[in-house]
Amino acid sequence: MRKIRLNKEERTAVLAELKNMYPNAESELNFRNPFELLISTILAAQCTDKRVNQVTKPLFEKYPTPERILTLTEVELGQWIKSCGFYNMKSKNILATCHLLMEKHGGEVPEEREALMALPGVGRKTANVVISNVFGQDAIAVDTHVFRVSNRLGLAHSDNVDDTEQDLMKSIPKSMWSDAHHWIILHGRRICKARRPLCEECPLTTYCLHYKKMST
DNA sequence: AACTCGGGGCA
DNA sequence: TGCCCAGAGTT
Repeated sequence: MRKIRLNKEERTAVLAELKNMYPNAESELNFRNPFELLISTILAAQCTDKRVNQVTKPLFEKYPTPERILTLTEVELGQWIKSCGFYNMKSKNILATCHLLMEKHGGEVPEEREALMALPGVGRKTANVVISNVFGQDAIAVDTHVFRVSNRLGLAHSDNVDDTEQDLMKSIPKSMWSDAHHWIILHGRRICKARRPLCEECPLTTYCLHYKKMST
């Protein structure tokens, strides 16, 4: 049976410190509505969010809705999103998703996990991002940052994404799920990086299993 | 479980 | 040059 390494008080302290470190996490989310978040998150597969933001900003200026996106051909949309990588596949998926939104969901982004995952290019992680960030439902999106950071810090204790999500839902108060997700992602981007984490800048090393391993 | 899609940033 | 990035779909 898995056991989360940090006790409740330690977890509370870690979350408080993360909140202190990333007070503007909410405003750093570069989207204005569920549709923009959905498309941005599809684009984010194996691509940094910085580049996604660079691409989506001008794209949504001209094509802010599914019906507007659908005026583009697959090749045209592919050129818009080229720098995000996998652009042939993503262009096809986004157009198919927009088509489904228009046909089955009245041009809106559905709130149900099943309906979201039925959209081309939307898997479990993307669906969780939309559910937790836009609709405030019960989900924590475990992407590569969340997986790595939460297990290093001891908010989770697992070697796979599914169990990590379960751990996080147990170890973080529900009211903080959405915020904690953003804090952890920002921490993973800026400090707790995969390859060369900036542990000397991190105030959480006393809790961190990775730091303990590195320093012994 | 392994493989494919992929351009761009960074060391 | 080589490694890596808010993954998903297919076999």
